[in-house]
Amino acid sequence: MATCSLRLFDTATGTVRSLELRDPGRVGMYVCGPTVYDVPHLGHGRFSLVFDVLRRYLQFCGLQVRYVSNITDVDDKILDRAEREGRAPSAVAGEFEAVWWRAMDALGVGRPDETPHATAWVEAMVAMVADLVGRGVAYETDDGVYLDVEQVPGYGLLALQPLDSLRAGARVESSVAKRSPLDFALWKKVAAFGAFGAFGAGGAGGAGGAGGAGGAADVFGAADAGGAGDVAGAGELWWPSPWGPGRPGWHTECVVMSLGLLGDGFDLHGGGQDLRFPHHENERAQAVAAGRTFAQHWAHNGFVEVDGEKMSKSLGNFTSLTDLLAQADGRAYRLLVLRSHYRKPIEVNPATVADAEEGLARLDGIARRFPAAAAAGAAATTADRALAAGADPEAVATFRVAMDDDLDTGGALAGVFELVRRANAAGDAGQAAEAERAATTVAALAGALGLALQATVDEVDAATAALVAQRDAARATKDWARADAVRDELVGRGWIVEDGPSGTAVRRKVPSR
RNA sequence: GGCGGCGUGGCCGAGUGGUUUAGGCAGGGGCCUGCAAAGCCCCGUACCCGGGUUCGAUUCCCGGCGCCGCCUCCA
Repeated sequence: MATCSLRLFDTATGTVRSLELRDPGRVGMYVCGPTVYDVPHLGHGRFSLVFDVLRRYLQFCGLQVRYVSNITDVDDKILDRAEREGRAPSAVAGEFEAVWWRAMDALGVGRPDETPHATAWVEAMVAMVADLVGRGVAYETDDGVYLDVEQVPGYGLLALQPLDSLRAGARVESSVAKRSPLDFALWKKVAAFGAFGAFGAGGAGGAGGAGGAGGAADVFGAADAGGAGDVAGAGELWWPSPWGPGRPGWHTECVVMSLGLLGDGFDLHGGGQDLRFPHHENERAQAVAAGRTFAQHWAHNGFVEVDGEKMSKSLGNFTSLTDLLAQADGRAYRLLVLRSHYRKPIEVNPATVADAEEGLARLDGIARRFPAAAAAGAAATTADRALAAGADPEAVATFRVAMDDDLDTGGALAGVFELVRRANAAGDAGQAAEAERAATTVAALAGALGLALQATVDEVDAATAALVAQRDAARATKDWARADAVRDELVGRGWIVEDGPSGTAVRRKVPSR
């Protein structure tokens, strides 16, 4: 029976509590995805990994998970970039969405079940905003439609501060005619409305979400002002609405899409710590103001800290996920992220990444030494299957205890490494059955964390293969001097040389670097 | 100004009111190996500072210091 005994920190209550499911056995989770206006940075990588692991673990426990994560493809930053580079917003969004998925693939992050694009949901957003206006909790101004947060009960829940306190801390008051500095835009009117043809947009709205990359391209109603891209018209993006042409505010999309795809009272809403306030607070406020039941549980992951100045100059800047993935195995970053608790800040720099790569190599050693067991374990995506495949019940239980405790991946990982030791030790002692069992468990548990062990035989070029053959020949005749010389040559070329019963084997010093 | 988080051995990082410890990486010793590599065995004795609670605190409470973040549509 698929029981979920996971306890997770809930930002809304500030406590670690059991994840209560709306429908037993099924989990609906919504995680705020990226605004595709630039390449992803390390923080994007972290939240993607954290929630990917949560999703995998829930599945490991036997639950059926519906994972929704959006792509924000209409946003000031996208428009700014489009304007600056003189191209269509859809081109900017399309480019960076593609980059996003490539990075996700490299990290081994599974694709969401649904990937709603904001531009495909504008009609539904307009409907919600209209509903809020109708209820008297939202009001129109010269430049848009705002939510009156004073009227939302419990505003400040996720900020962990009462409304008064937030109001007091609010910074520079904008010139806009907002009733409160905390009120936020549900709808933004397009100011410099340059194109006067028929409304080009017409949201493709509706349910279903046009999941998948690039699906958003044709719904853009880019109203490029004719002629030179002078005023604010170039690259503008707008849709019709009762308040005139405009575009939705950021917070609106996530409310509409999460409720639209997962329904009222869905189980879990997640994202980075910085989304807690104001983004999630404002999503919640809208839902509450609209009389809807929103997420039952809120999860937020901590930040990535990079020893900025010092590091970027001397050792290479890792703030871009793309850069990191160009230099290191995506699995190493996953391991690095999993080593610490998801709510704590993590330090990412060349040293910690290298450290993780070494740890990864140790894990991969299991796949090299016990390929059959590793394959069997990897194929088991649930605890039940892992046990059926011969995994150690006790180790699996220990793993689950750690994971159930607010996703203590660090503790869970410690258990996995302990199993690595046991597998190798048993192997050394000739206890094949015990070794296989431990190895199977390692692969299954690592797999539950999204770490696919690789026995990868790196591609060996002809020259290297020739050197390996020379070493084997030299060793066969006990020509140690010659054998050592060849090894030095191989090492010099970046290979790790290991002599085994079947001869010399080589693998790359640092995986995929 | 308001709020939140963090400060653990060389590094990264779990965890806990006290008997025996996370784990990884690096390092030292040993086994294995022609020599290595990989693997195995053994080793460091840490918990920001000052108070308090307690028989006893790294772990609880208070204060301080330091670092980070949020209060601006930043994961």
